[in-house]
Amino acid sequence: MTYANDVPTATDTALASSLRLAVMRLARRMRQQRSDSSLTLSQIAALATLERHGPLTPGELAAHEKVQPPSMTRLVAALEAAGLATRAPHPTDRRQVLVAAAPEGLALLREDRRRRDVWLAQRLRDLPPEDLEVLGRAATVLDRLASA
Amino acid sequence: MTYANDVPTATDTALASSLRLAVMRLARRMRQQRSDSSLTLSQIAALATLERHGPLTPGELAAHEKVQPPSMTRLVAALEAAGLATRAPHPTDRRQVLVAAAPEGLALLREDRRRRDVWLAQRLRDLPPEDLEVLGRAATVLDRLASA
DNA sequence: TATTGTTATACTCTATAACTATA
DNA sequence: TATAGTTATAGAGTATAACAATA
Repeated sequence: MTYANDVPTATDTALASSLRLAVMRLARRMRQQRSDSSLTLSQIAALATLERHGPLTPGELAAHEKVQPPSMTRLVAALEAAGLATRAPHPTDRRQVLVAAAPEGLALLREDRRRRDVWLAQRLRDLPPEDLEVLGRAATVLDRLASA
Repeated sequence: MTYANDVPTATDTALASSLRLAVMRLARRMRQQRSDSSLTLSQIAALATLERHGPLTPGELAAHEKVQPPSMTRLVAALEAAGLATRAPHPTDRRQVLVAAAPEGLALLREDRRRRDVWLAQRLRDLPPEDLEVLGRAATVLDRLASA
């Protein structure tokens, strides 16, 4: 066993530094790409959660997005006003509300993703095959790090 | 020549999607780590710029951080009030001001970085050597993507 | 007259506290 | 009495417009 020690090694720390800087820089760059979208980052995140989980109550949505319920009330109101989400009464508990992504919201979400993917894909185009192979394997590892 | 075509291939698009999601998720995760720091992200960014470039005028700093001059005025005022930056008259042009990182600001910046590196390094510790090797090579490629 | 920085003011996003309706 | 959601209000951050000082 050569890994899973108790303290990070010098190599781990050096790798952590360079990886952190690279990921943060790239993330910032990717975030700038959606500046011509009419959706805010919070709205995109909420819509994506609704797409993935189906209809949710404002409370569930707030918990998932790590914001307070009143903030989600306003966010959902904005999405509803823009025709991107719908609010429907809960079937059994009349205190609750079910928020769902509207078809227009899903379309906008897809468009937003497509635009970002195009930017990145065009840059990937200019990389040699061996770099693409590294990135393909790294994507899995990075995602595992994010869930750790 | 099997790369650098005019349009992204299907493979590039799929890689772009998974890489984008992984990088964004990890970046969000890393950003959450500094919640116990007293610095805001804008303040950290401004301090880091001052550390890298040396003393700058508010205008240069605003241009670099992509904020408007009045916003930088407020940001610098906050840094100065917290003892993290200093303002000095420009040697030749009395309209201008030179903002520099104070030793306390540099120390806080280093502390902030250390805390984030520790979080990531602890997670790297749990990865098998082959994954670490992939990440080491990926860090360079990711950084090149960010500057593209 | 042009440029640098600041002040005045407003807008967006999110928070906490108080309130209403329902269980 | 407890819970879900909303409304009222406040604070942080950044923007535009108007202003003061200097070149």
